[in-house]
Amino acid sequence: MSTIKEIAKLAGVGVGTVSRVLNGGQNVSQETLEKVLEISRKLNYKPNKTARSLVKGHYSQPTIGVVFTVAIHPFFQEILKGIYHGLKPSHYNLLIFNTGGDRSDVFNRIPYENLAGVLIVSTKMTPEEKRQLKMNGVPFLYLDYFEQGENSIYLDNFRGGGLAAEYLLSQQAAKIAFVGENTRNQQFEERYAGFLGKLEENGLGIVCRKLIDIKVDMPFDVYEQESYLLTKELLQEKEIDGIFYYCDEFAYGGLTALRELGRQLPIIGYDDILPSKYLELTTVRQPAYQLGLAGAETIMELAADQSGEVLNQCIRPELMIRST
Amino acid sequence: MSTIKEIAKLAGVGVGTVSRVLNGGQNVSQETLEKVLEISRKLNYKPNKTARSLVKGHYSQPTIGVVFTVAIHPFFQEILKGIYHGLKPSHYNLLIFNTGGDRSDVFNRIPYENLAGVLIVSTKMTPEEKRQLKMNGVPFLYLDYFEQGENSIYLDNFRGGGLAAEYLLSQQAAKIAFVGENTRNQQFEERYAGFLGKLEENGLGIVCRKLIDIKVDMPFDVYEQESYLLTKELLQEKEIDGIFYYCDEFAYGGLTALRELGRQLPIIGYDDILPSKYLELTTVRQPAYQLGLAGAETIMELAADQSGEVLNQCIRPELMIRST
DNA sequence: CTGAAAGCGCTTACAG
DNA sequence: CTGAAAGCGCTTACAG
Repeated sequence: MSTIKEIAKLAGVGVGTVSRVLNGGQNVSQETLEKVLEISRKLNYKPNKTARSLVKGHYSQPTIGVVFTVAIHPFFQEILKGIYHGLKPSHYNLLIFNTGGDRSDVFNRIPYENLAGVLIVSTKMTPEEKRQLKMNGVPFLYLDYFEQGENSIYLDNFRGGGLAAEYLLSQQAAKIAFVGENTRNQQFEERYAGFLGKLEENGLGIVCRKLIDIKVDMPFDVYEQESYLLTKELLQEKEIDGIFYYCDEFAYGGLTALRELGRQLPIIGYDDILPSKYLELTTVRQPAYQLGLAGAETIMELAADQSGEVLNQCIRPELMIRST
Repeated sequence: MSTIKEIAKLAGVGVGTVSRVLNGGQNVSQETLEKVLEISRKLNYKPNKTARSLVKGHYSQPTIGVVFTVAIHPFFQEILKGIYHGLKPSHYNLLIFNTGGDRSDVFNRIPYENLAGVLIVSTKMTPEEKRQLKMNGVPFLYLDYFEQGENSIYLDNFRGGGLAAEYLLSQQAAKIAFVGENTRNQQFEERYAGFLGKLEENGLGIVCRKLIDIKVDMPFDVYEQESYLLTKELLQEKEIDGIFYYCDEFAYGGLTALRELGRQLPIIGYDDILPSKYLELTTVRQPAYQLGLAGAETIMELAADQSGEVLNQCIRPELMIRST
């Protein structure tokens, strides 16, 4: 990065003059103006906004960062809305990061973004990532993820899986299938364990299990389509009288398959994103908005006072019985 | 705002010592540590991150701000997703503002946030707001709003309204109603004019018009419910054979009313937000994602080179014929 | 029109 | 353990 000083030296003028040129060129001769402009262009000069705001006294508001791992899904949008509303009454700014494929790209710069705090959504940080934040005094809080010894607000996925099982059982289902994804994260493990556990309590198990390959940033529709195909496969292969879909969009595909096959059996999704209400899908509601809201409030506390006590909060999902 | 210097003076120590205390307290006697800490607490000292990053050389990435006026609606979320993806390949950060009720609150601080550029979504800026940005050299771009002489990417609402009319006409509707909102913004005026214009071309007009009171940050469901009630009213008052809803959520309420009344007539919404596909709602699709994407790319250009040429782009809506 | 200087608020060797 | 000083990159009176 070139500075005003280098330009000044090359142009043979003082830094004050360079500054004047760069700020509109008042009180500068045409000749020096052109010379300075040319050199700064040649050096590809970019003014340092940090230095500028220090002298101007134009400080930006303190900022809370939010890190998501995948492109914006309705579930995350709902969390974001909650965070947004939680932060709104305060003076905090909201900065959004999305790791997408390459997470180091994001995590490497976060410690240097001068954040007052950061919310990490649905993903585990590596020890190195945590160390970086701690070293720079940036408090963080997990959302939708639990880790021993760290601040977190998480959803009770075990319980959620249990609720799904209870619902299917209440509908007299006994030959139950599961349509999920092939990623092994905390949310999946817990939800699956809770579901299976409840079935086993009742002397049952999962008759058939289909997993969808998840790729980062795949559009919504693709999963729905995949699930549609798997559901058809499922129903052709086995005798099934109830299906638990790992998330609502999978259930949407299932709904289409069921309709096409003229089959009627209880199914349940997970999340309760916007379309589910309209499709009358029975599902396990994750209070995403509430999660975001609580997250915003908690990270503000952490930003204000790093007393060091670890904060944990568990939010329980809720069964939404509709007509599937 | 108190500074390290004041603390130093009050504590009777040098600024370097204060700095050491505030950064973990290495190499400081217990006594001075406590003294400094107490004073800084008393003054409610907050370190100036700008100064800190200047000396540390920890600069945050350049940032693009986005200003929305209302709490996050699916339409805006889709725009945001587009902006997000457009910015992703670059190094730009994304900062979100929502004016909510009090816009001056947001606009007053935006010029001082050291933004590389700002996207203003669906609202007109006052001359003073524009002046503030221009004075601080912050380029801006309207999204979903057109203003002569300013950079903007806008949606062709006139054309969209026309498409809605054409659809209803194609369904042989002749006694047409309109359910809208009682705000008078550019989007409304254009859309309405386009709709009415097309009807008049065919020797028709609007038989009945109902407007819903919009309040900032009202939840989604409320509008749906309002529209449900108005639709019932409408159908009881007049003979109607086609309805244009100003936006999809109004149409959802209409759909419910129609179903309850056992009526079958062509209706069309506007936006094509996520649930519309599932409800099989015919609607005018606003390419929100595309708008956001183009917005991100354009604001980056503006941030890189303020040549001064005004950029304008018009995005056309698209008729999505489904089963209503 | 121009340069030297002071200063924004902080950190960090350095000498004591 | 501590203070004085230099410096981060810029802006802005001030004197010429």
